[in-house]
Amino acid sequence: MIDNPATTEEIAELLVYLGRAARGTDAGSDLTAAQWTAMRFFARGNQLSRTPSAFASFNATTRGTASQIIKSLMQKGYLVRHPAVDDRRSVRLDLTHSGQAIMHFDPLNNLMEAINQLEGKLRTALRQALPALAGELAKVRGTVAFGTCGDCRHFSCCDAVSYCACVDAELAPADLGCLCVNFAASEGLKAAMPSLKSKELS
Amino acid sequence: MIDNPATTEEIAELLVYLGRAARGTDAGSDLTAAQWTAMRFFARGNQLSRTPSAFASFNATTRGTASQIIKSLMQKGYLVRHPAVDDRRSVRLDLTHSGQAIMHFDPLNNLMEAINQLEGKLRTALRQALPALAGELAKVRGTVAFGTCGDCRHFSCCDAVSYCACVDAELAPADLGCLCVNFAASEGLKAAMPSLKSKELS
DNA sequence: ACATTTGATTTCGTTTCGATACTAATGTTG
DNA sequence: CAACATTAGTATCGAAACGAAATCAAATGT
Repeated sequence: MIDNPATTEEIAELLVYLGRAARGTDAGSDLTAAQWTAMRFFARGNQLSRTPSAFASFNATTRGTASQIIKSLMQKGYLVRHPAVDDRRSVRLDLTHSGQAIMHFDPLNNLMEAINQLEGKLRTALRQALPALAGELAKVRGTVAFGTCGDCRHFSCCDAVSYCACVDAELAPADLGCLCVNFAASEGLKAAMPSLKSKELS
Repeated sequence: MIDNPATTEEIAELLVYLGRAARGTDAGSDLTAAQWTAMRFFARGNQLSRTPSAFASFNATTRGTASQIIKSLMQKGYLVRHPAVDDRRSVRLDLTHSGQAIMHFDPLNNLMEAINQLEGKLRTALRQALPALAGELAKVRGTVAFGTCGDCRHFSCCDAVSYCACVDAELAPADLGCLCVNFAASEGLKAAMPSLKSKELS
C-alpha cells in the first residue's frame, strides 16, 4: 500500500476494469451494453443534457454512432424524440413508460449493489475522489467534464432553495443528482477549466 | 455530499464514465480501444495470467472475441505466442519489442496523469476503495476478481522476500504490481470468495 | 474407459465504431 | 443584410468488436 509510481498504474487499470466489468450485460438482456449506457444517460440527464450530442460527448464517441444507438432504442420503443423549444436543430430524448420499466433490470445494479456492500468510509472516499478525478481528466484531455448539479459550481443553495446560475433557474430536488453537460467543477478548478468555445482545441 | 441512496448511483455512473472516457483513443493511434486494453493486460499480467482465456475474463467478453483481438495484435507484430510448459492446450502471450515500444503512447496515460494531479489523500482513498470494490463486484456477480499480487492473500513478505502461496514460488519485485487470475482478496473476504470451480453458477 | 470440463480457435450475423458527407438552423462578421 | 463559419442531427460505408455456436485437442473426474 505504499504510494509508489506503480500505484498510479494500478488505480488506472482498476478503473477501466471496473467500468468494463459493470458494463457487461447479464445473459438474456434485451439491450446491448452501448444501449444500456444510452438508456442510463437519458434516464439521468437533466433537461438540457438529454440530446444526441451530449450523449456522444458523455460516451466518448461520435455523433453518428450516438444517432445509431438512439435510433435502435426508438425502434424498440424505449425512447421518444421531442423537438427542442428554443433551438429547432436540437432534439430531446425522453424515456417512454416501457423504457422506464426496463431500467429496473439495468445490469449496472450489480455494481450499485457492490458499492452498497462497501464499508461506509470507502464509499465516502469514492464519492469525493471520483468527481475530482473526472474534473482532472477533463483538464488533461482538454474536453468537457460531466457531473451532477449538486457538485457543480453553478449550483447554490440558500434557505433550502436550490438554484443553478447556469440556466438561471430554480432546481427541483430531483435535478440535484442529474447529469449536466454544462457541469463545471467547483472551487479550485475554476481557472483551469477548459472553455466550451475554445478554438485552440482545433 | 450527503450519503443518500442517489449517491450510490452517482458513484456507479462516474465509474463507468471514467472507464469509458479513459478508453478513448487519441486521434492517429495505431490501435483501437479494445486492442489497447489487450496490450495493457498482456503487458501487466503475470506469467500465469497472460492467456487468451484470462484476458477474456478480465475484459468481460467471450474467448472467441479475445482470440480475434489477439490475432490482430499478432499480425501487427505486437504480440508473440508461446506454448505453455505445463498445459499443452494453453498458450502464453508476450509483448514484442515493438509492442513494448508503443506502450509509451498508451492513451491511458491521460488518466494516469489525471490521477497524479489528484490530491494525495484522494489518491490513497482510491487505492483502497477500488480493489475492495472489485472484490465486492466479483462476489455479487459470482465471477472471478482480478487484482495485483501485492494485494492478494496468497502473498506474504518475510525478511524482504516476497512469496506467493498460490504458485508456491518467490515473487520478483516487478511481479508485485502484476495482475493475476488467481487473485484472492485478502482478509475479511475469505469466507465469501467465490470458488473458481463452483458448479452452482451453472 | 468414458464422460465432462477446459483452452483455444473459427465462423456467422449483428452491433458498434470512426470517418465522411450531407442538410438545416444558428451565430458571426463585414 | 449577405457571406461565412459553426453547430445539431442524420445517413452511409467499411472495419472492428461482439455474442452465440460449433469444433478440436488436451486435461480432469468418476
